[in-house]
Amino acid sequence: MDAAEQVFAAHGFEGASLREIAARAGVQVALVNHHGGAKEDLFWRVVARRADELSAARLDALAARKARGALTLTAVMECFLAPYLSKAETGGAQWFAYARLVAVVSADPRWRDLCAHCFDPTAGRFVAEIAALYPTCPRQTVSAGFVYSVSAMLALLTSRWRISALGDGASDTCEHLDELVTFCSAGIDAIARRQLPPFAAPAQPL
Amino acid sequence: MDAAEQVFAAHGFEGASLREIAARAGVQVALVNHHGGAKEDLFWRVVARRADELSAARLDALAARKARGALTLTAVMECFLAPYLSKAETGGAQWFAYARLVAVVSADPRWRDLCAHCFDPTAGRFVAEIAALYPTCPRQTVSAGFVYSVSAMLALLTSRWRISALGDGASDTCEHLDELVTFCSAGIDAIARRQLPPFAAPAQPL
DNA sequence: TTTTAGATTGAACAAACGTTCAATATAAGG
DNA sequence: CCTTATATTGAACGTTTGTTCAATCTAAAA
Repeated sequence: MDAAEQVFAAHGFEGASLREIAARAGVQVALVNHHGGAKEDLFWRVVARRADELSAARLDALAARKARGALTLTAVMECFLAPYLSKAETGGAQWFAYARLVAVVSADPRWRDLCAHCFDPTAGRFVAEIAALYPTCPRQTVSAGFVYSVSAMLALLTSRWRISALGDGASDTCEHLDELVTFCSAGIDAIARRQLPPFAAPAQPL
Repeated sequence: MDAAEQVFAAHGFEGASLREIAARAGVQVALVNHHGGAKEDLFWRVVARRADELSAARLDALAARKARGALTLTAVMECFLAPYLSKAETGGAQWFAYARLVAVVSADPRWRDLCAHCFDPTAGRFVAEIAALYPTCPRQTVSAGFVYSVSAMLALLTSRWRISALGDGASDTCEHLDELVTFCSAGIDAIARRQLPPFAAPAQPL
């Protein structure tokens, strides 16, 4: 499983071969099929394996924040983004690979069902939480802002080299967390307030 | 070339087969190799083919806006985002496929060099333009905000189904342009102003 | 100790892959 | 018309792919 996680994350589904997975695990090819079933089943299993833990971390963070008082948009976004980024950074090589794998899954429409099964319930929960902060804003707009935010989050794992290339130095994931939260919160807030009649714009803080 | 564009965009590099490309083009497999060279060369060629036109459209839009007066962040972002989204929406099936292909290329670190060759020069130009609007802001921060924005833009082509799934209805790309520009501009502005001493925060409009 | 279920192996399978090559069709240049 | 370069074909090449199967090893249950 760990080996499959690494290889799938590095090469994607089509690019990964059962033989490379087997070699990394130090076993025979047939054993991979015996434990993981068909290649597609194995992929599902690998993705689903840590999905619950990730979702739980996100929902726990949300519950903890909620217990500490009224939520703000920034707080909601941090509850969603922080577990992913911190596990990717400090959770060891396996969680780092899994984080990359999540990016692979999210980008390919082929894994629509897998996404819907593993991640959308929690995502929907967060969207609802944000929508509650902007009662007059269409749900579709909140949803769009959230998808933009998720995409930006994934970019931090797939395109950090590009930030360095366009900027002027290397970068550390953890240092980017606050930055990303700020970026996403400001973006969502802006599109949620957009075109609302001025008198209807809520004056709540971010 | 058109056939390769479609197939690469739909299945990615590894998932695409020369035989499917040949079948879609209505020719023999060997002909694909004869005209496109090795598979990787063909991929490069297909991606590079429209890169110049896309870059030109972006830079033209930027120059036109510049001629009309001082730039704002919103204007710069719109010059970068609008050509991509409008070509994807109204440029026919081939441009739509190419837009998806750009998303494939941008996500996979395997195409780092291809990205650096085809897209980074123009991207760097826009980053510089934004950095000029925030003189006190570290280049690295602007670069990060820009990469987040590009990622959100690509999400509009790869994950629009997800916006619908988390929201409450279908969505049209063109209607999302203003929304995306607002999202990205507000996000970049927020992280650029972040942690600046209050007296140093420039009061320019978005 | 014997039995039994599962883990693991090695070898094989057919299919699909990218690539190559000699042969043929096509169309422009002399 | 003939020549020549290119476009295109059909078939084959050697790999690698995912998958299967009977055989062997391992360890717990009876």
